[in-house]
Amino acid sequence: MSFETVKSHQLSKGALVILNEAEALFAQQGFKATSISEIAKQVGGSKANIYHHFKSKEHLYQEALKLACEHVFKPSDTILSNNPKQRLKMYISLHLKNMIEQPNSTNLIKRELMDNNQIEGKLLAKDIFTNTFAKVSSLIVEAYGIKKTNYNVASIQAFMLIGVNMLFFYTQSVMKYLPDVSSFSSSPEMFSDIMFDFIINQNAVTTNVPQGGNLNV
Amino acid sequence: MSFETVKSHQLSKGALVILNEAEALFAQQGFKATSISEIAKQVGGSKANIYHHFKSKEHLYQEALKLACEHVFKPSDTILSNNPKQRLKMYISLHLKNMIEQPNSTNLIKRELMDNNQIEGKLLAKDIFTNTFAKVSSLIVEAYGIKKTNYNVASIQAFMLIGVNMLFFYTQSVMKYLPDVSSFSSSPEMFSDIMFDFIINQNAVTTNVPQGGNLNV
DNA sequence: AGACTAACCGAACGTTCGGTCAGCCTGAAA
DNA sequence: TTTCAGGCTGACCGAACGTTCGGTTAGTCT
Repeated sequence: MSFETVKSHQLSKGALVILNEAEALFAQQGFKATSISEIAKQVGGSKANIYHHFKSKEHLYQEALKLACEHVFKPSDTILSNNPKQRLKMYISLHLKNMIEQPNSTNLIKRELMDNNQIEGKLLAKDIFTNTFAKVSSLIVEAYGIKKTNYNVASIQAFMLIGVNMLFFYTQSVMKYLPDVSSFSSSPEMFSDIMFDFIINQNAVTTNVPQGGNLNV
Repeated sequence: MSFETVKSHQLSKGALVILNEAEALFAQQGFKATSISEIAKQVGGSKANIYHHFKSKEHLYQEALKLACEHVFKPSDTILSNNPKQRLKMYISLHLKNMIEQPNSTNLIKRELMDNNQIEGKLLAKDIFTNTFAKVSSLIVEAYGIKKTNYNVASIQAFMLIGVNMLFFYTQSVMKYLPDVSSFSSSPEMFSDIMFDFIINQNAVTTNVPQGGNLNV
């Protein structure tokens, strides 16, 4: 099952309000640290009403996670350009843009990806990560050739492209204290562009990357 | 105040045991999600005794954070080589090595850096991050020249070097599912070396990838 | 031997947790 | 006009939370 198959069966208006507030609070504080009372207060309703719409705290959390996945990953799948190189660049840009515009959703997924404890929506998050990785990898190969010897390079580049986007998002709050890099913290497009050239275009010049065998341990 | 000034005033043996278990649990679960009872059980002692050694949960957390900082960052400051390029490479390698060998400490600092909520030991974590960044930046400039036009590049490179190390650590658990990159998850030295060449030597025609023991301290 | 103390414990404190329950309100179907 | 399902609520529960208290050791100084 991929994240595209995730469907939230129709929800009432009240339930959606609860879900959105829950997503935000879970994202900011984590599962255990967020209480139902807190969510209820944020919504402006009662605890009991939350249990009217969702059968448990864990169920509410799972639904919030699904919502987050839709928020972050749906937009990236609507790319128009026919030029493969442009398509790759747009995908990466859009990926970062989505993260920034949906910070709560992104943070919630981050917790699933990086935390050790959490509940097992973890599989969903892993699924998302590997899907995104596969997509970027294939876009790179499509755009810059499919030479067998270069495939590993494409994978490394894919990892770095996605990783750098994540890194930007996750260190945004601290980046502004770093000289020469601080200016990026407020202009993700520029950051994305520079990193893209850094990672993708270097390959045109050098040929130094590991060939095949070294990588398989 | 920099992280080097952090001193844990002498602690009794019992207090140290508590502190280590607390560090592990706070790192794995976060502040709010970790209970004093849980720590006490892990230690094999009583809740009350924890309060004998530490005046509050928050105080215990602060002390655990200090300990984590010492674990992760002290070793990196003992680098011998006189060759600037080697010194840079060793610093980065050691940085990753420390993270991996002290996962609890690293995770605790990660939470301070990336989470939005937490208590205000946050300043300490920011301090650490900017310090490390400054050190790497200056090492790059020292090793690869101080051309004015190149300074921004050095900063970007520093950000990426540190960032990629963090990325490796934080995505280790999920990396093993990614084709062509999966082999890295069990060999951080190789990952570190390849990324280093990728980021630093990008404009040179470098020759090769790691042979073996580059990590020697 | 007696005074003092750090280390430790069980029990209890007030509060908040996730979750339940009986019932009120409202609007549309009958 | 009555019926009735669904959105919603306050009151409530046992359990777990952080913290405090009174009291017991074991050891050290005088």
